[in-house]
Amino acid sequence: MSRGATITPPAGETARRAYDLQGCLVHDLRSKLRGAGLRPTRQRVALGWLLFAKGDRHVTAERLYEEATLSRVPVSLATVYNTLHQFTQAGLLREIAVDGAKTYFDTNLSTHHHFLVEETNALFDIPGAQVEVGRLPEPPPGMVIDRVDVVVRLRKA
Amino acid sequence: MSRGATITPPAGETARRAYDLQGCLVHDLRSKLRGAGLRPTRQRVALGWLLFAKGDRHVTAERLYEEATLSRVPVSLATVYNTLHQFTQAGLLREIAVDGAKTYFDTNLSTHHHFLVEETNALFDIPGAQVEVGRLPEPPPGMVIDRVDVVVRLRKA
DNA sequence: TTACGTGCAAATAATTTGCAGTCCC
DNA sequence: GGGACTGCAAATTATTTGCACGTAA
Repeated sequence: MSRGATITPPAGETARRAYDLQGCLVHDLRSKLRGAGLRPTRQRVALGWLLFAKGDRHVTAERLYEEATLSRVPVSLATVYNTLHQFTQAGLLREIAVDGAKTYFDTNLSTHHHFLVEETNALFDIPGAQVEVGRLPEPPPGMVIDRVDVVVRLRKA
Repeated sequence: MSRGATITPPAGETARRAYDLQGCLVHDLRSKLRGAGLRPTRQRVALGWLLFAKGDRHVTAERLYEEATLSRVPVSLATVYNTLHQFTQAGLLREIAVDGAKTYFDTNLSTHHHFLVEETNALFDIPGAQVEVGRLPEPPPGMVIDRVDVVVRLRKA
């Protein structure tokens, strides 16, 4: 069982193109995993699929676990956590710095920043390069700047 | 007992000035608390003292609890958490947005940003106005920008 | 006096870990 | 076949809550 996440060849012209695309993406994913020293197991490919097939996303472990369950991909919550961290280490995901209890993972790897709605803890990308950090501080001796995170906190007008 | 945190008049000219200053700060603190609808109880004043007497600080609840214990101010961890949140609501503290499990509270209320050392999770202020956010994005309709947090992540060179 | 605070211990919430069994190469 | 991966449940860590008692106004 649990082959629900496997791609089945669909009929029709449009669907055919979608299938090729999917096959390509899945292939890419498998390659990436392999390149990062991660075996492309059923669970990892399925979770990767859920993460990367829908464009840029911000997920929590809990949320991804729900989605996997809904998609008939039986994974354990622990595996979701492990996989998210492994993907992050492999450079497929970015962990986002917002406070609040939960950890968010972002599939958008390009340099960009975030809006945070304070009441709901909803998180979304700030489109394009609409934020620019003008001056950067001198890092302390012996340290280098790894990354700059900007969080724009929003509340109702 | 537990009067360890109480201010005892010291001898000497310099010390005398320090005492006046302290008395003043404590008085300010009590007023602030009252203004915010918080009774200036022994615990709140003691914790406020630990927080505000040493200049700008970044503390976690756990750390402040330790300090209080070392200073012979017997408070429970739960009270430390409550107090930190009450102070934050009262505008005496700022909660800082970094990821990682722990929540940091900052006694520096002025607009400023932070360095985060990734391995140790150490946090410190970026001095002065060394960071400038050039362009800010348009907030979505019905929302206003509450605050912008910038975290500059550091790692060893 | 009396409502607001506090301490304690137990409850939650998010995440991690240990280990026995499973699957990919 | 063998080591990497997974699932489960139990362990950790950070924080919150319920409730009896204490204390400032």
